[in-house]
Amino acid sequence: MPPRRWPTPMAEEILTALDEQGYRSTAPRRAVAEAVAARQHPFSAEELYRDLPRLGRATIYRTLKILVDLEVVCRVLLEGGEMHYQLSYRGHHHHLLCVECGSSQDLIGCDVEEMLAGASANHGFQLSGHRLEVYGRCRRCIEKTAAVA
Amino acid sequence: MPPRRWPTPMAEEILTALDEQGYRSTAPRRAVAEAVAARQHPFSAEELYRDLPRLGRATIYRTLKILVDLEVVCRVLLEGGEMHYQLSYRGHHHHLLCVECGSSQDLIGCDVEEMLAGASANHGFQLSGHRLEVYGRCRRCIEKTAAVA
DNA sequence: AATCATATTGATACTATGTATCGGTATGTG
DNA sequence: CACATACCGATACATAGTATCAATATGATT
Repeated sequence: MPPRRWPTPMAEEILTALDEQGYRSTAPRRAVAEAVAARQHPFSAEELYRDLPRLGRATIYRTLKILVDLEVVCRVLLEGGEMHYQLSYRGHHHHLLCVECGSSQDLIGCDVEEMLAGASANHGFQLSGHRLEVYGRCRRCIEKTAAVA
Repeated sequence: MPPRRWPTPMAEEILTALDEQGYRSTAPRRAVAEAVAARQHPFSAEELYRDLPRLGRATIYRTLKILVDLEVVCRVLLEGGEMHYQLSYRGHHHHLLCVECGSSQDLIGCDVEEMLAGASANHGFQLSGHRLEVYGRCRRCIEKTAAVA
Protein backbone atom coordinates (compact mmCIF):
# COMPACT_ATOMS: atom_id res chain seq x y z
CA MET A 1 0.00 0.00 0.00
CA PRO A 2 1.38 3.41 -0.90
CA PRO A 3 1.76 5.92 1.93
CA ARG A 4 -1.37 8.02 2.51
CA ARG A 5 -0.85 11.55 1.24
CA TRP A 6 -2.36 14.44 3.14
CA PRO A 7 -3.97 16.46 1.83
CA THR A 8 -5.24 14.08 -0.80
CA PRO A 9 -4.19 14.99 -4.35
CA MET A 10 -7.74 15.84 -5.44
CA ALA A 11 -8.38 17.84 -2.29
CA GLU A 12 -5.16 19.70 -2.92
CA GLU A 13 -6.35 20.69 -6.37
CA ILE A 14 -9.50 22.13 -4.85
CA LEU A 15 -7.52 24.09 -2.30
CA THR A 16 -5.19 25.37 -4.99
CA ALA A 17 -8.15 26.57 -7.02
CA LEU A 18 -9.48 28.42 -3.99
CA ASP A 19 -6.09 29.97 -3.28
CA GLU A 20 -5.69 31.09 -6.88
CA GLN A 21 -8.88 33.10 -6.60
CA GLY A 22 -7.80 34.73 -3.37
CA TYR A 23 -9.96 32.70 -1.04
CA ARG A 24 -8.46 32.10 2.37
CA SER A 25 -7.34 28.69 3.43
CA THR A 26 -9.44 27.79 6.45
CA ALA A 27 -10.01 24.60 8.39
CA PRO A 28 -13.66 24.30 7.25
CA ARG A 29 -12.66 24.66 3.61
CA ARG A 30 -9.92 22.07 3.95
CA ALA A 31 -12.43 19.71 5.54
CA VAL A 32 -14.94 20.28 2.75
CA ALA A 33 -12.24 19.76 0.12
CA GLU A 34 -11.29 16.41 1.65
CA ALA A 35 -14.88 15.29 2.00
CA VAL A 36 -15.75 16.26 -1.57
CA ALA A 37 -12.64 14.58 -2.93
CA ALA A 38 -13.40 11.39 -1.01
CA ARG A 39 -16.86 11.01 -2.54
CA GLN A 40 -17.14 8.54 -5.40
CA HIS A 41 -20.68 9.43 -6.43
CA PRO A 42 -22.69 12.63 -6.66
CA PHE A 43 -23.82 13.73 -3.20
CA SER A 44 -26.29 16.20 -1.75
CA ALA A 45 -25.29 19.20 0.32
CA GLU A 46 -27.08 17.68 3.30
CA GLU A 47 -25.10 14.45 2.98
CA LEU A 48 -21.92 16.48 3.05
CA TYR A 49 -23.25 18.26 6.11
CA ARG A 50 -23.86 14.93 7.81
CA ASP A 51 -20.26 13.99 7.00
CA LEU A 52 -19.02 17.19 8.60
CA PRO A 53 -21.38 17.86 11.51
CA ARG A 54 -18.91 20.17 13.21
CA LEU A 55 -19.22 22.68 10.39
CA GLY A 56 -22.16 25.02 10.08
CA ARG A 57 -24.76 24.21 7.50
CA ALA A 58 -24.37 27.63 5.91
CA THR A 59 -20.66 27.00 5.54
CA ILE A 60 -21.34 23.81 3.61
CA TYR A 61 -23.65 25.59 1.19
CA ARG A 62 -21.39 28.63 0.90
CA THR A 63 -18.34 26.54 0.17
CA LEU A 64 -20.14 24.37 -2.35
CA LYS A 65 -21.34 27.49 -4.11
CA ILE A 66 -17.81 28.82 -4.38
CA LEU A 67 -16.56 25.50 -5.71
CA VAL A 68 -19.31 25.43 -8.30
CA ASP A 69 -18.41 28.97 -9.35
CA LEU A 70 -14.78 27.87 -9.71
CA GLU A 71 -16.00 24.91 -11.78
CA VAL A 72 -14.13 22.55 -9.49
CA VAL A 73 -17.44 21.00 -8.50
CA CYS A 74 -20.46 20.70 -10.73
CA ARG A 75 -24.14 20.43 -10.00
CA VAL A 76 -25.99 17.34 -11.08
CA LEU A 77 -29.77 17.22 -11.18
CA LEU A 78 -31.18 13.79 -10.39
CA GLU A 79 -34.27 12.37 -12.04
CA GLY A 80 -36.45 13.13 -9.04
CA GLY A 81 -35.28 16.76 -9.00
CA GLU A 82 -32.79 16.48 -6.12
CA MET A 83 -29.67 18.58 -6.60
CA HIS A 84 -26.42 16.74 -6.13
CA TYR A 85 -22.82 17.85 -6.39
CA GLN A 86 -19.77 16.21 -7.79
CA LEU A 87 -16.07 16.83 -8.18
CA SER A 88 -15.54 17.77 -11.78
CA TYR A 89 -13.12 18.86 -14.38
CA ARG A 90 -13.63 22.38 -15.63
CA GLY A 91 -15.66 23.30 -18.62
CA HIS A 92 -19.18 22.53 -19.70
CA HIS A 93 -20.10 18.88 -19.98
CA HIS A 94 -23.00 16.52 -19.33
CA HIS A 95 -23.57 13.44 -17.23
CA LEU A 96 -24.81 9.94 -17.66
CA LEU A 97 -26.48 9.27 -14.32
CA CYS A 98 -27.15 5.72 -13.24
CA VAL A 99 -30.53 5.58 -11.55
CA GLU A 100 -29.61 2.26 -9.96
CA CYS A 101 -26.25 2.83 -8.28
CA GLY A 102 -26.17 6.63 -8.39
CA SER A 103 -22.90 6.78 -10.29
CA SER A 104 -22.13 9.45 -12.82
CA GLN A 105 -19.91 9.48 -15.86
CA ASP A 106 -19.14 12.30 -18.21
CA LEU A 107 -20.82 12.13 -21.56
CA ILE A 108 -18.36 12.43 -24.38
CA GLY A 109 -18.78 12.30 -28.11
CA CYS A 110 -22.10 14.12 -28.06
CA ASP A 111 -22.34 17.44 -29.82
CA VAL A 112 -25.50 18.74 -28.26
CA GLU A 113 -24.32 22.32 -28.46
CA GLU A 114 -24.04 22.29 -32.21
CA MET A 115 -27.38 20.67 -32.70
CA LEU A 116 -29.09 23.09 -30.33
CA ALA A 117 -27.46 26.04 -32.04
CA GLY A 118 -28.99 24.97 -35.35
CA ALA A 119 -32.43 24.25 -33.96
CA SER A 120 -32.49 27.50 -31.97
CA ALA A 121 -31.54 29.54 -34.99
CA ASN A 122 -34.56 28.15 -36.82
CA HIS A 123 -36.73 29.56 -34.07
CA GLY A 124 -35.03 32.97 -34.17
CA PHE A 125 -33.80 32.15 -30.68
CA GLN A 126 -30.48 33.46 -29.38
CA LEU A 127 -28.98 30.58 -27.42
CA SER A 128 -27.19 31.44 -24.21
CA GLY A 129 -27.07 28.17 -22.30
CA HIS A 130 -28.67 24.84 -21.64
CA ARG A 131 -28.99 22.07 -19.12
CA LEU A 132 -28.89 18.39 -20.02
CA GLU A 133 -28.95 15.35 -17.79
CA VAL A 134 -29.17 11.79 -19.03
CA TYR A 135 -30.63 8.97 -16.92
CA GLY A 136 -30.34 5.23 -17.27
CA ARG A 137 -28.26 2.29 -16.09
CA CYS A 138 -24.50 2.09 -16.22
CA ARG A 139 -22.55 -0.81 -17.68
CA ARG A 140 -21.72 -2.20 -14.25
CA CYS A 141 -25.38 -2.36 -13.18
CA ILE A 142 -26.43 -3.91 -16.47
CA GLU A 143 -23.80 -6.61 -16.07
CA LYS A 144 -24.75 -7.22 -12.46
CA THR A 145 -28.35 -7.95 -13.52
CA ALA A 146 -27.22 -10.14 -16.41
CA ALA A 147 -25.07 -12.22 -14.06
CA VAL A 148 -28.00 -12.90 -11.74
CA ALA A 149 -30.37 -13.92 -14.52
CA MET B 1 -65.55 41.11 -29.47
CA PRO B 2 -66.62 37.49 -29.44
CA PRO B 3 -68.73 36.38 -26.47
CA ARG B 4 -66.70 35.06 -23.55
CA ARG B 5 -66.90 31.28 -23.32
CA TRP B 6 -66.98 29.64 -19.93
CA PRO B 7 -65.22 27.44 -19.21
CA THR B 8 -62.47 28.58 -21.48
CA PRO B 9 -61.63 26.11 -24.30
CA MET B 10 -58.20 25.29 -22.89
CA ALA B 11 -59.56 24.90 -19.37
CA GLU B 12 -62.21 22.61 -20.75
CA GLU B 13 -59.56 20.38 -22.27
CA ILE B 14 -57.89 20.09 -18.90
CA LEU B 15 -61.15 19.21 -17.21
CA THR B 16 -61.92 16.65 -19.89
CA ALA B 17 -58.54 15.02 -19.34
CA LEU B 18 -59.25 14.82 -15.62
CA ASP B 19 -62.71 13.37 -16.21
CA GLU B 20 -61.34 10.78 -18.63
CA GLN B 21 -59.08 9.45 -15.92
CA GLY B 22 -61.93 9.25 -13.42
CA TYR B 23 -60.97 12.31 -11.39
CA ARG B 24 -63.94 14.13 -9.89
CA SER B 25 -64.93 17.54 -11.12
CA THR B 26 -64.56 19.88 -8.17
CA ALA B 27 -64.63 23.63 -7.77
CA PRO B 28 -60.92 23.79 -6.82
CA ARG B 29 -59.95 21.79 -9.90
CA ARG B 30 -62.06 23.96 -12.16
CA ALA B 31 -60.43 27.03 -10.67
CA VAL B 32 -56.95 25.60 -11.20
CA ALA B 33 -57.81 24.64 -14.77
CA GLU B 34 -58.94 28.19 -15.54
CA ALA B 35 -55.91 29.74 -13.87
CA VAL B 36 -53.48 27.45 -15.65
CA ALA B 37 -55.17 28.01 -19.00
CA ALA B 38 -55.07 31.78 -18.50
CA ARG B 39 -51.31 31.85 -18.01
CA GLN B 40 -49.25 32.87 -21.02
CA HIS B 41 -45.87 32.00 -19.55
CA PRO B 42 -44.49 29.28 -17.31
CA PHE B 43 -45.47 29.92 -13.69
CA SER B 44 -44.48 28.62 -10.30
CA ALA B 45 -46.81 26.68 -8.03
CA GLU B 46 -46.61 29.51 -5.51
CA GLU B 47 -47.68 32.05 -8.14
CA LEU B 48 -50.67 29.91 -8.89
CA TYR B 49 -51.39 29.78 -5.18
CA ARG B 50 -51.29 33.57 -5.01
CA ASP B 51 -53.79 33.66 -7.89
CA LEU B 52 -56.09 31.33 -6.00
CA PRO B 53 -55.71 32.25 -2.34
CA ARG B 54 -59.00 30.61 -1.40
CA LEU B 55 -57.61 27.20 -2.28
CA GLY B 56 -55.30 25.33 0.03
CA ARG B 57 -51.63 25.21 -0.89
CA ALA B 58 -51.65 21.43 -0.83
CA THR B 59 -54.51 21.39 -3.31
CA ILE B 60 -52.49 23.51 -5.72
CA TYR B 61 -49.54 21.14 -5.56
CA ARG B 62 -51.72 18.04 -5.68
CA THR B 63 -53.64 19.26 -8.69
CA LEU B 64 -50.50 20.33 -10.53
CA LYS B 65 -49.03 16.90 -9.90
CA ILE B 66 -52.06 15.21 -11.40
CA LEU B 67 -51.97 17.49 -14.43
CA VAL B 68 -48.29 16.75 -14.93
CA ASP B 69 -49.00 13.02 -14.72
CA LEU B 70 -51.71 13.44 -17.33
CA GLU B 71 -49.19 15.33 -19.48
CA VAL B 72 -51.61 18.22 -19.74
CA VAL B 73 -49.12 20.40 -17.92
CA CYS B 74 -45.36 20.05 -18.09
CA ARG B 75 -42.61 21.03 -15.74
CA VAL B 76 -40.05 23.56 -16.87
CA LEU B 77 -36.79 24.07 -15.03
CA LEU B 78 -35.56 27.66 -15.13
CA GLU B 79 -31.91 28.60 -15.35
CA GLY B 80 -31.74 29.46 -11.65
CA GLY B 81 -33.19 26.09 -10.71
CA GLU B 82 -36.76 27.25 -10.00
CA MET B 83 -39.44 24.80 -11.11
CA HIS B 84 -42.19 26.27 -13.24
CA TYR B 85 -45.24 24.73 -14.84
CA GLN B 86 -46.86 25.25 -18.18
CA LEU B 87 -49.85 24.12 -20.15
CA SER B 88 -48.55 21.67 -22.70
CA TYR B 89 -49.38 19.29 -25.43
CA ARG B 90 -48.78 15.67 -24.58
CA GLY B 91 -45.62 13.78 -25.33
CA HIS B 92 -41.99 14.39 -24.58
CA HIS B 93 -40.57 17.65 -25.84
CA HIS B 94 -38.15 20.38 -24.86
CA HIS B 95 -38.33 24.12 -24.32
CA LEU B 96 -36.59 27.23 -25.47
CA LEU B 97 -36.85 29.47 -22.42
CA CYS B 98 -36.36 33.20 -22.78
CA VAL B 99 -34.37 34.45 -19.81
CA GLU B 100 -35.54 38.00 -20.53
CA CYS B 101 -39.33 37.80 -20.79
CA GLY B 102 -39.84 34.33 -19.32
CA SER B 103 -41.63 32.99 -22.37
CA SER B 104 -41.32 29.42 -23.52
CA GLN B 105 -41.61 27.81 -26.90
CA ASP B 106 -41.41 24.19 -27.85
CA LEU B 107 -38.21 23.10 -29.51
CA ILE B 108 -38.87 21.33 -32.77
CA GLY B 109 -36.54 19.88 -35.34
CA CYS B 110 -34.00 18.69 -32.80
CA ASP B 111 -33.34 15.01 -32.53
CA VAL B 112 -31.64 14.92 -29.17
CA GLU B 113 -32.99 11.47 -28.41
CA GLU B 114 -31.25 9.85 -31.32
CA MET B 115 -27.96 11.54 -30.61
CA LEU B 116 -28.08 10.60 -26.94
CA ALA B 117 -28.91 7.01 -27.81
CA GLY B 118 -25.75 6.77 -29.90
CA ALA B 119 -23.51 8.46 -27.38
CA SER B 120 -24.91 6.40 -24.50
CA ALA B 121 -24.36 3.16 -26.36
CA ASN B 122 -20.69 4.03 -26.73
CA HIS B 123 -20.48 4.23 -22.95
CA GLY B 124 -22.29 0.91 -22.47
CA PHE B 125 -25.05 2.97 -20.89
CA GLN B 126 -28.69 1.90 -21.09
CA LEU B 127 -30.64 5.10 -21.66
CA SER B 128 -33.94 5.45 -19.85
CA GLY B 129 -34.63 9.18 -19.91
CA HIS B 130 -33.22 12.66 -20.02
CA ARG B 131 -33.93 16.24 -19.20
CA LEU B 132 -33.05 19.15 -21.47
CA GLU B 133 -33.79 22.83 -21.10
CA VAL B 134 -32.47 25.53 -23.41
CA TYR B 135 -31.97 29.12 -22.28
CA GLY B 136 -31.54 32.30 -24.30
CA ARG B 137 -33.49 35.20 -25.76
CA CYS B 138 -36.57 34.86 -27.88
CA ARG B 139 -37.06 36.59 -31.22
CA ARG B 140 -39.36 39.20 -29.71
CA CYS B 141 -36.82 40.26 -27.07
CA ILE B 142 -34.00 40.37 -29.61
CA GLU B 143 -36.07 42.64 -31.84
CA LYS B 144 -37.05 44.85 -28.93
CA THR B 145 -33.38 45.48 -28.13
CA ALA B 146 -32.53 46.07 -31.78
CA ALA B 147 -35.28 48.69 -32.06
CA VAL B 148 -33.93 50.65 -29.08
CA ALA B 149 -30.33 50.66 -30.31
C1' DA C 1 -84.50 13.58 -3.80
C1' DA C 2 -82.18 11.29 0.07
C1' DT C 3 -78.38 8.01 1.08
C1' DC C 4 -73.86 6.82 1.33
C1' DA C 5 -69.03 5.17 0.19
C1' DT C 6 -65.21 7.56 -0.80
C1' DA C 7 -62.52 10.99 -3.33
C1' DT C 8 -61.19 15.38 -2.24
C1' DT C 9 -60.12 19.38 0.49
C1' DG C 10 -57.64 22.58 3.54
C1' DA C 11 -55.13 23.14 7.87
C1' DT C 12 -51.19 21.97 9.77
C1' DA C 13 -46.91 20.15 10.36
C1' DC C 14 -42.80 18.46 8.43
C1' DT C 15 -38.74 17.75 5.06
C1' DA C 16 -35.40 19.41 1.82
C1' DT C 17 -32.68 22.90 -0.09
C1' DG C 18 -31.16 26.81 0.09
C1' DT C 19 -30.21 32.37 1.37
C1' DA C 20 -29.76 36.58 4.64
C1' DT C 21 -28.15 38.46 8.88
C1' DC C 22 -25.05 39.25 12.33
C1' DG C 23 -21.85 39.00 16.34
C1' DG C 24 -17.61 36.72 17.03
C1' DT C 25 -13.21 34.61 15.20
C1' DA C 26 -9.39 33.40 12.31
C1' DT C 27 -6.42 34.70 8.43
C1' DG C 28 -2.75 36.65 6.16
C1' DT C 29 -0.69 41.11 5.16
C1' DG C 30 2.18 44.82 6.27
C1' DC D 1 2.43 41.41 16.09
C1' DA D 2 -1.34 44.47 14.86
C1' DC D 3 -5.22 44.90 12.33
C1' DA D 4 -8.64 45.08 8.52
C1' DT D 5 -11.58 41.99 6.94
C1' DA D 6 -12.80 37.49 5.17
C1' DC D 7 -14.88 33.87 7.22
C1' DC D 8 -17.55 31.22 10.56
C1' DG D 9 -21.60 29.26 12.92
C1' DA D 10 -26.12 30.13 14.82
C1' DT D 11 -30.27 31.47 13.71
C1' DA D 12 -33.99 32.91 11.21
C1' DC D 13 -36.24 33.04 6.97
C1' DA D 14 -37.69 31.60 2.04
C1' DT D 15 -39.15 28.40 -1.33
C1' DA D 16 -40.79 24.02 -2.92
C1' DG D 17 -42.79 20.52 -1.99
C1' DT D 18 -45.04 15.94 0.89
C1' DA D 19 -47.72 13.58 4.80
C1' DT D 20 -51.53 13.42 7.90
C1' DC D 21 -56.09 13.73 9.06
C1' DA D 22 -60.71 15.44 10.29
C1' DA D 23 -64.32 17.63 7.68
C1' DT D 24 -66.70 18.01 3.33
C1' DA D 25 -68.22 17.52 -1.45
C1' DT D 26 -69.11 14.30 -5.26
C1' DG D 27 -71.48 11.23 -7.95
C1' DA D 28 -73.47 6.68 -8.00
C1' DT D 29 -77.49 4.31 -6.20
C1' DT D 30 -81.77 3.78 -4.77
